[in-house]
Amino acid sequence: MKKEKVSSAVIRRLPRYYRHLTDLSLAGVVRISSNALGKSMNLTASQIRQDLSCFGEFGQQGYGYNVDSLRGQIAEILGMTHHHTAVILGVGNLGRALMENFPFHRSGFDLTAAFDVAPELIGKRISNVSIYQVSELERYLREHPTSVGVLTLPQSAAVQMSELLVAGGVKGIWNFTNSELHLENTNVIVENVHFADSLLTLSYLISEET
Amino acid sequence: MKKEKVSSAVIRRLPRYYRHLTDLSLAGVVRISSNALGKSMNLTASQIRQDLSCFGEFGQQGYGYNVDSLRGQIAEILGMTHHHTAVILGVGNLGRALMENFPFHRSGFDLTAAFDVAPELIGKRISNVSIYQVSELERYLREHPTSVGVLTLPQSAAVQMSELLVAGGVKGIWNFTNSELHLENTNVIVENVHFADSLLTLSYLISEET
DNA sequence: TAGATTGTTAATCGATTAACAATC
DNA sequence: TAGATTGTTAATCGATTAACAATC
Repeated sequence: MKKEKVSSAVIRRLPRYYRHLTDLSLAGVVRISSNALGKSMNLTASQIRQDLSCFGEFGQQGYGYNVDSLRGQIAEILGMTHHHTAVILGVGNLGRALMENFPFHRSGFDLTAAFDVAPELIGKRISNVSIYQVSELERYLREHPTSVGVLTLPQSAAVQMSELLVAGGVKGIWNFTNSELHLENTNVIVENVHFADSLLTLSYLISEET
Repeated sequence: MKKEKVSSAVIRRLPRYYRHLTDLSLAGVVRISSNALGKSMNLTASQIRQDLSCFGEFGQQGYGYNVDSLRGQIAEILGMTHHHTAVILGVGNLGRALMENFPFHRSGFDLTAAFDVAPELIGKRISNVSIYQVSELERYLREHPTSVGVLTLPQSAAVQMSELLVAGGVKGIWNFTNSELHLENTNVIVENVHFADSLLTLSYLISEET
């Protein structure tokens, strides 16, 4: 039975399911039970079955789940087949790291352009993606509807750029800056990657047990 | 009253408290009530008071919390005053991005060294941190006890390097690779930064509402 | 068929919210 | 003093776990 509103706890687990199923698939595993999957992911079988039941019925009694098929269904649920597009704002080290090393297409995204202010970068291509002047952003978004803007620029420019992205019609912002973006009165989704929060959590956990 | 075991939900909120309190402090705010803080962070006042009560009593009836003092206490709780040290493994784009742009010291960490395999990098310094051959890692850790190893290297090397780090006595691993590290029989903490999980969550959220 | 394993309903557990006496 | 706001106890809500009939 499909649920109305899926809880954020479940949503956050979906990419993990996808990742594990991909590994299993690559390892040649054809079928898996909720019990076995749970063991390898440190979840209970119950929880896995509950989670999946939010979206439909993907298993078969007495058999379990077909790895490739379940993986495909989760890809579908995650919107990986929607041909989302993304642009990067800020081609510093982090922006370049993502352009060169992060496989956007594996998450179903097409990285279509990058923007920066540094004149020496404009016109260059990294991993087959062109870098444009930030002043071109508005026009670009008008001409190329874009799903997601990736913010890998100095914190000082974050808010201003996020407004341009929202005005340009993006659906989501992948925010690597430290700013908390408050996009009131829009339904643009912000997903934050706060490195410092992550490191501080680690700091807590290693400090605790003495 | 201090709690025995603090839930992970609470722990994950601590860095956010710290971040917001830092912003408030920089903005010159001297005192704040749980109610006001809750409003600005999108939490209930109750939750904030509950969270803080896990660690002690930091407020004052009728007044609220002193911003700087609370910020300091949370820094203490997070272990930011423990003079933790970190080394980076892998000076590719991401490793370099962290070295050049991520302020480790602001999270209470001292980044003491970096390691790579590329001969042309060895001996160089980035942001005042020296790059050594990976073969030196074992000896380095013996001579310089280190709190955390940062994995910013190709996935293929992740497991092997994590074992060296564990053998070298680190307390935590900040893992930027896609591998799921299973460090059984150790009490080394792994904190994962899975870019793809984050982007896929965003993908789900922007795909949903149509 | 018998054994395995699902999807789902019910029970439990934990986390968030509400309420309020204590007190600055 | 009166008003504000805490820390904490109790109530509620939601998420995880357990149980089991259905069925491949």
